[in-house]
Amino acid sequence: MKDNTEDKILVAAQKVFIEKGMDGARMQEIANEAGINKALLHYYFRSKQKLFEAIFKMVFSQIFPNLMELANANSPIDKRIATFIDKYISLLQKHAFLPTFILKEMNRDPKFLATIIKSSGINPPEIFAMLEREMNQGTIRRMDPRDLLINILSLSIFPFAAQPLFNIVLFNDDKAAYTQFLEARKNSIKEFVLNAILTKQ
Amino acid sequence: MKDNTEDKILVAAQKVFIEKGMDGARMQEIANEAGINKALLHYYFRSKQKLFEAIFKMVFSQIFPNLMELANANSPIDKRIATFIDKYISLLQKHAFLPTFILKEMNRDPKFLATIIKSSGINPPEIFAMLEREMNQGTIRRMDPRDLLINILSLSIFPFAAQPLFNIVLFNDDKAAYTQFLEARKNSIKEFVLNAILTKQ
DNA sequence: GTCTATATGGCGATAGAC
DNA sequence: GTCTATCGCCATATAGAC
Repeated sequence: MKDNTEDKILVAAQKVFIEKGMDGARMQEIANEAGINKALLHYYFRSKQKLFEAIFKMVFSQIFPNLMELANANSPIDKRIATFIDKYISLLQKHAFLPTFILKEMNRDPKFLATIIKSSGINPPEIFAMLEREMNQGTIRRMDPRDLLINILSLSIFPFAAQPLFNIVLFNDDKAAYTQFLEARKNSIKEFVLNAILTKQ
Repeated sequence: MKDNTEDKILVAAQKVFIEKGMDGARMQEIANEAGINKALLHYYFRSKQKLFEAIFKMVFSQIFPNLMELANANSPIDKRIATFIDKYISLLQKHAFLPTFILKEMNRDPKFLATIIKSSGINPPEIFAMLEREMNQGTIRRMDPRDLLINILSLSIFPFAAQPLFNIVLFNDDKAAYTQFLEARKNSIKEFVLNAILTKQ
C-alpha cells in the first residue's frame, strides 16, 4: 500500500485530512507527507474535493461496523452481542481517530453521504427482524430495536469521539490511563447492555 | 441579546461557526449575517481566532450538562438519574447542532480546551463519591462510576452528534420521524440505564 | 464606532518543460 | 509521470476617512 504514487497519496491524504479536516488540510502538506510534488496530486485526483471524497469513502468503509454479524450468526443473542461489542471496540482502538473524522465531515454533503451509505451493504431491517424474533421468544426485553442498535453504537463509539474531553475531565490528561480504561470497557459495555436487555429467568 | 453590535456579532458568529466550523467559516459571511461590515469584526475581536474562542467558550458552557444536579439532590438515585436524562435530552433538542460543533473543534487546541473545562465548575469526584455510596448501600450494581457517567452521556449525546447518519440509515431521510424518535428516547434511555444498574429486590 | 479601500499572503489549480 | 513556475483568486487583517 505504498509502492506506487497513487497509494502514497492516499496514505498521506488520509493522515492529513483526519488531522486537519477537509477545510483545514492543505494540498501542499499532503504532497510533503507523500514525498511528492503538489502538482501530482491534481494529476491523480483532479481536485482537492475529489481526493477528499476518495478518502472519506475509504475511511467510512473501514470504520462502519460489520453489523451483519449481529444478524447472521447462530449462537445465542447474548453471545452475538458480546462478540460484536468486543470486535467493534477492538476495531476502534486500532483506528481511534476515524470516528471523529466521520462525525466532523458527515454534514458536508448529505447526498454524498447517502451514496456512501447505500453502497456500504448494511441492511438494518434484517437486524431489526432478528431482534424482534428474540423479543417474541422472550429472551430479551421488549423495546424499539432501533434504540437497542443506537445504544450499542453510542456506548462503543462516543468514548472515542469525545476522547480529548473525557481524557481531561476524568483522567487528568493521563492518556495511558484512558487507553487502559477503553480496553476495560469491552467488558463493561457488555455487562451494561446485557443487564439492560436480558430477561431474568 | 441583539441590541448592541458586539452581541449581534456573537449571535452571527455562533451561527456561522456552528455551520461551517472554524476553518470553513468566513469573516465576510459572519459580517453579512450580523448586518455589519467586515472591519468591525476585527475592531471588536481583533482576529478570527479570538472571535472563535469566544464562541467556543459560550457554546461549551451552554451544552455541558449540569452534572452537579446528579450529585446534590436528595431524592432516590433512580429519580435523580431519570430527571437528569430528561433535562439533558431536552437541552440537546433545543441545541441539536452544538454537540457536533464541540466534537469538531475539540481537538484544535488541547490547552485551550483544558482551560475551558477547568473554569466550567464541574467536579466529577463528588459525583463518583455519591455513586459509590449508592453501590455500597446496594441500590445500584457495583461498577466503575466513570463507566456509568460516560454511558449516560454517550446514550444522550451520540444520537445527536450522529444525526445525519442515523437519519439516513434508520429513517430513510425522514427528519420529522427522527425528531420524534429522539423525543421517545427520553424514556427509552431511562429504562435502559435503570434496567442496567438497578439491583432487583 | 463604522465605513471603504487596500495591503499582504496563501491557496487550489494549471501550463509547459523534461 | 513528474517536475518548476506561475496564474488568479480569495482570505484575514489593517489604514485611514468620516
